[in-house]
Amino acid sequence: MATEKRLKQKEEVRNSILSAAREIVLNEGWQAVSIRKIADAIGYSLPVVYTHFESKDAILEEFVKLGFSMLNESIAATKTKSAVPEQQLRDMAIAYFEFAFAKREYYQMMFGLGMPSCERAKQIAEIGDFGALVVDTIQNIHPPLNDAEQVRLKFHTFWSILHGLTAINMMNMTATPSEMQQLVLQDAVQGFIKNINN
Amino acid sequence: MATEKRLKQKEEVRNSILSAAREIVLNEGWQAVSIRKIADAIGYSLPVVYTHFESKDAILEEFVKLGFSMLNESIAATKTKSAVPEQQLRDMAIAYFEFAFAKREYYQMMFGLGMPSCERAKQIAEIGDFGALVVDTIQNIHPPLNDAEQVRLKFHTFWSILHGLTAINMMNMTATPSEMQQLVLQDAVQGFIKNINN
DNA sequence: CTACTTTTGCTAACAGTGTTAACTTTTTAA
DNA sequence: TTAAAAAGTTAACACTGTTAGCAAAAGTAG
Repeated sequence: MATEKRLKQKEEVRNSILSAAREIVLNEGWQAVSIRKIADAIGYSLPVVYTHFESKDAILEEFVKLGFSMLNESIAATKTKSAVPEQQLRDMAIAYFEFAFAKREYYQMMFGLGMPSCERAKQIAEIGDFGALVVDTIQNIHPPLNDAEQVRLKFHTFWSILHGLTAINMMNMTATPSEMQQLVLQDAVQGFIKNINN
Repeated sequence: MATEKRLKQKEEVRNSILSAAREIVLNEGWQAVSIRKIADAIGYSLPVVYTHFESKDAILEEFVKLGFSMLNESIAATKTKSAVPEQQLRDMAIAYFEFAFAKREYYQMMFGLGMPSCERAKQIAEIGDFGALVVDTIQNIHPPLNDAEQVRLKFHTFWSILHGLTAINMMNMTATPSEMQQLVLQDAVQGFIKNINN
């Protein structure tokens, strides 16, 4: 059976498309990604790309998933560093922040780009995984919150604080010096934790 | 002197460009704005648009300014409804939230689009005005914060919380029902206010 | 080994995009 | 009336995502 080999080869081309796209994303930003550039980089003609991905958006969506995977990995690793939920939240917040700026281009694809296409957001499993990680931590806080709905509200708040700080920072919209940004983060997270039980 | 009349006419064309662009933004979203559509709508040929605006981005930037103007107006009006700074902050937060969803397309141009082009952010006066409004309120809280730097940190935090909640909501990334979103906002702002003095 | 079918990849085109160069018409001023 | 300046035009350049139609290669069956 040669179908096996063909499938493997197909997977290889698919991967080379993604890695060519990644190269462009990292060097020129996600806005510079174009199907023609990718086709050039992988040594194939234009329509070949379309036999592996339905559209350009489908390629970019792959990076959203990949970004959340990396974020989740980092968050999960951070979580094990302490057994105290409050400390876990603080550590996870820092990890989130550091990921956003270390993988800036990924983060922008995960959120900046995300604004227009938001219907599929809930269908990306990796985003749900991120939620599960944080929700689990919040649930372990003592005294425990009343119901699951309240936990979800707190998760929503927590994520919003993190993303808000990240986005406002990335846009350089406030004149806050970079050495103070960690302080702002800790300040906001501390306020969140303090207020978590009412 | 007919130069007066010509200047007035030029201003009219400029305004008609902006209002044509606004029409497209409101009906089809900001991503659908194109110079050709604008030229068509105003009854002129393509390059005429370029005699009034340097680029497409310059046109979109006009909406960022306009968006912040509207936001500032609403925030400033809200501010007068109470004399207590803490209550002012709560009201301003709600006004911010309501603006974001009432003028969704504007908000997305102010932030979603903003991510890529961020160098000019500090050069837009309207953004500074927004900061001044909030900073002033934070400064009036008793007991007053130690130094101006700390006030800026708190402003940064406050804005981040607001934008974070807005963005996460707009993307429908959490499954929080809409009637709960106001609760999340109040919860987060309450946490911020509680934590403001340490 | 030939003949047929399927897959694979190509060129070329369509319908857009932002932007600009070059030319024509109109208006203004001397 | 004529020369200079302004306004507006068409046409093109260099891109973009996407797809239709065709040629070549590879696999399969007789």
